[in-house]
Amino acid sequence: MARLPVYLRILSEQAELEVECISSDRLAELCGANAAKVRKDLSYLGSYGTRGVGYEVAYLVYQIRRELGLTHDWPVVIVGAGHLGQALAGYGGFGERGFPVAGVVDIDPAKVGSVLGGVRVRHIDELAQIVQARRVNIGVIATPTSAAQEAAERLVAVGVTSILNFAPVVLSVPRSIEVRKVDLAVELQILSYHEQRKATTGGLRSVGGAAGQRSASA
Amino acid sequence: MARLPVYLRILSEQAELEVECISSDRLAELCGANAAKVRKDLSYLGSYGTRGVGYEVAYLVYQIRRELGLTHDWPVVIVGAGHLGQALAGYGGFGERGFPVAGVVDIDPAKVGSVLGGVRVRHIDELAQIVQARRVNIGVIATPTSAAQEAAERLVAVGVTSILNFAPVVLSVPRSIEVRKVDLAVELQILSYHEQRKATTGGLRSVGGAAGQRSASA
DNA sequence: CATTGTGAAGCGTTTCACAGCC
DNA sequence: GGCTGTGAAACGCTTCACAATG
Repeated sequence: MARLPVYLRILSEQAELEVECISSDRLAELCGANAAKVRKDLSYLGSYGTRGVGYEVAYLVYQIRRELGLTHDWPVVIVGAGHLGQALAGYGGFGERGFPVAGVVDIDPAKVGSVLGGVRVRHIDELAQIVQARRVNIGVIATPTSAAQEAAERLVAVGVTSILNFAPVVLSVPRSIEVRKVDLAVELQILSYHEQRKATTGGLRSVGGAAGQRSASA
Repeated sequence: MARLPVYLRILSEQAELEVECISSDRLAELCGANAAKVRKDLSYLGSYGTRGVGYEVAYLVYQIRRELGLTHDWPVVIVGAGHLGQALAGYGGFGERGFPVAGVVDIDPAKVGSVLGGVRVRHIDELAQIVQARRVNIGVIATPTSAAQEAAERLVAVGVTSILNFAPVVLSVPRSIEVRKVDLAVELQILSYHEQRKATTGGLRSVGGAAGQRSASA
């Protein structure tokens, strides 16, 4: 059900455009997918569309948010105040979408105290305090590869149960911890694979409309 | 075959540790997967392991790099010099892994000229020149959502054929263009989904070893 | 005899097709 | 008439199991 977030975003956009009702066909088009798939996904929510009409946007948004647990904010803590950590903290897109940055921590005393994206960097020893005070469940690892495992262990130790990992390593954590990994270099390598194929297989380029956008999630 | 990059990273690490030979079992363990899957994947490369022994690390690295088109660098151009663009440009992990940043462009004249991560920000009108001069095939979109479609069109217009998109929109581009999307909020929403399930289904927490790390790619 | 390479079974996901409903 | 909801078919990926082999 990794597609629910995508539906949610599109439906939210439609809601702002004051679209009240949407068909599976239209929704599929907007997210570059297939109508049948959309209907299957939504029916899995025990959803309520009206035959011959479509789905009520507002109600769907509500249902999906509920299913995704987005009825309240989920504060996150970012470990690592390097370039990536700074960017994530300053990104803004997190807070808007229900994931306010409760804190940024780093192990390097030289980085502590600087302010980025409105958040002051604190020492990693304050991690436990931040997590407890703000009831943080989600940690983001934006450290260098070599520090990622230790960061994960510290997060787990203070009670974080979900981790978004930007370091290119497989973390070793208890099974109860949910880990998702984003490896930017892997994404580029997949693109390079396709570039290389274009170069070697030569010819038969297809040119067409939109639709079909590979993305994350498994 | 989105797992090849992962194998590559692990094999490269092993090579640095001067491991000359590795079994599918060990490799599977290191990337949190299953031995049979690893063998299937590698056999698809027309691979050469030795029965009873394992795979020669150096040779595998060579083969995978070849398959992924990593025999030479792929310079990339970043569109958007906001927080995310800055972070990506300064990240360093790109260049090291064969994707040097050929340029960063922005539409805002105020941002042009500033230097980040050793790269000077240039105006988007210089995009064509950068792409031609450095033979760039891959573009990275790090603009706000509202500007992403235009960025994509400009990239396509100047000859870029692969796009890594960080903006949460489905881009409309010719089918010949390979697009991959990374949506950070989606990743967090998937984590929140699991958090919410932990909260509601209550109980039966399993605690165990490592293994099993959801990641990107489809 | 440890480990690869692979046919075949298993399983989850996608797509089709159409009955059911508004 | 148009669109949803859903069984059933098709597909692809994962896992099993074992013969082949250095």
